[in-house]
Amino acid sequence: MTDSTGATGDGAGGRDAEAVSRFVESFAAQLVEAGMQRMPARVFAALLASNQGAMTSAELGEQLRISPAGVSGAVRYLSQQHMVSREREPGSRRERYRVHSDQWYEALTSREAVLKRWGNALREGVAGLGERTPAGRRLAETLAFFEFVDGELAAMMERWRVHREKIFGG
Amino acid sequence: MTDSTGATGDGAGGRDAEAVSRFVESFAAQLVEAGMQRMPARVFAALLASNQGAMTSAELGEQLRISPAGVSGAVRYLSQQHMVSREREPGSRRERYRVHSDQWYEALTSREAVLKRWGNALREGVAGLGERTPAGRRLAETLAFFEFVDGELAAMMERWRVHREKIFGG
DNA sequence: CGCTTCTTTCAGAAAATTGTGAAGATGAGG
DNA sequence: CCTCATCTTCACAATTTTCTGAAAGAAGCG
Repeated sequence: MTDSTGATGDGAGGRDAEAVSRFVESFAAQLVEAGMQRMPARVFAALLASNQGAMTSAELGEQLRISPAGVSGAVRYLSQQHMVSREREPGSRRERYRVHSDQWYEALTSREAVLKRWGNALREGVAGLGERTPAGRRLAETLAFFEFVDGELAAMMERWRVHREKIFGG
Repeated sequence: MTDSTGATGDGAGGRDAEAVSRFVESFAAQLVEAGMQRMPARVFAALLASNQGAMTSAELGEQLRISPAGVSGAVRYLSQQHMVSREREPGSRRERYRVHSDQWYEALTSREAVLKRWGNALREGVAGLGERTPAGRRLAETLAFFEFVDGELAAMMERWRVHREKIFGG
């Protein structure tokens, strides 16, 4: 089935498997340090470093030495976070997991959901403690900061798209 | 010793302890979900919700029901992340931990160290996989994105300072 | 100097998280 | 309608993380 010499061109394929693995593990380690779970981090890094930006479950399992269950869990997490998308190649039940550059930048920056929940907690705090109290004012200012950031991020992403086009050409 | 009726005016003090605790726990929960450790998150939220934006170790321990050791560990982490600063009130060995709004916004956004490490991992990846390969190009684009964001964040914080002054008055 | 008060460090118990094998589900193709 | 390939769910074992009590370390104050 899977041609170990790399006819697929995905994953480590025929390439310098050593270099791929070095990158995957070191980048994943950074993601872990930033709070991401280990397995999703490794899967994500592997996809980033894959030739086509997409790999099947089997390829991921083989390259990272993890069980199908592990791949499944990692991928579920990643797609909930909108960091990867899944595609079915027609005619097979094999699923491919793909990282769209654009998509994952968005996911990273548009912590929209996060900002919203933080905002809610802060709003309730202001209400509960009283707008007039020192603590209430502090929370209100923090809330204002998050709302500000939320607005700015959208604009920043727009600038990024322009910037990116200039460099890489859409 | 510590006047349990709240003469200090810090922490929950004479205020609606119920409301304070509700905010602390719910905001801390959000921070935890975003990847922060539980105890630092609770300590930080408690400081945010305190009257003076500062509390002593004993006050934190009492309000959050955690041991001095727990406070110590949490505070060490928070000050490493530049989210709180420590002050000695002269004449006592009591230490006060304070959250400066400005300071912690900076800490939150200037993920400088993080971005730098991610950048390094990506740069090595590009070198290892080859700039000409599809994977190399993908990593290079990701790297460019981080460098872009890094630059933007500084500008954003500057705009925030202006915006904030307008609303809250320096 | 030594007493007292507060903080930090450390080893270990308790709890949470992680990754696996095995069994179950899902759907293409005969 | 059955089979085969694939993915997912679940219960559990192993690891890791978290928090504590106890003891050691600092620093004011007499």
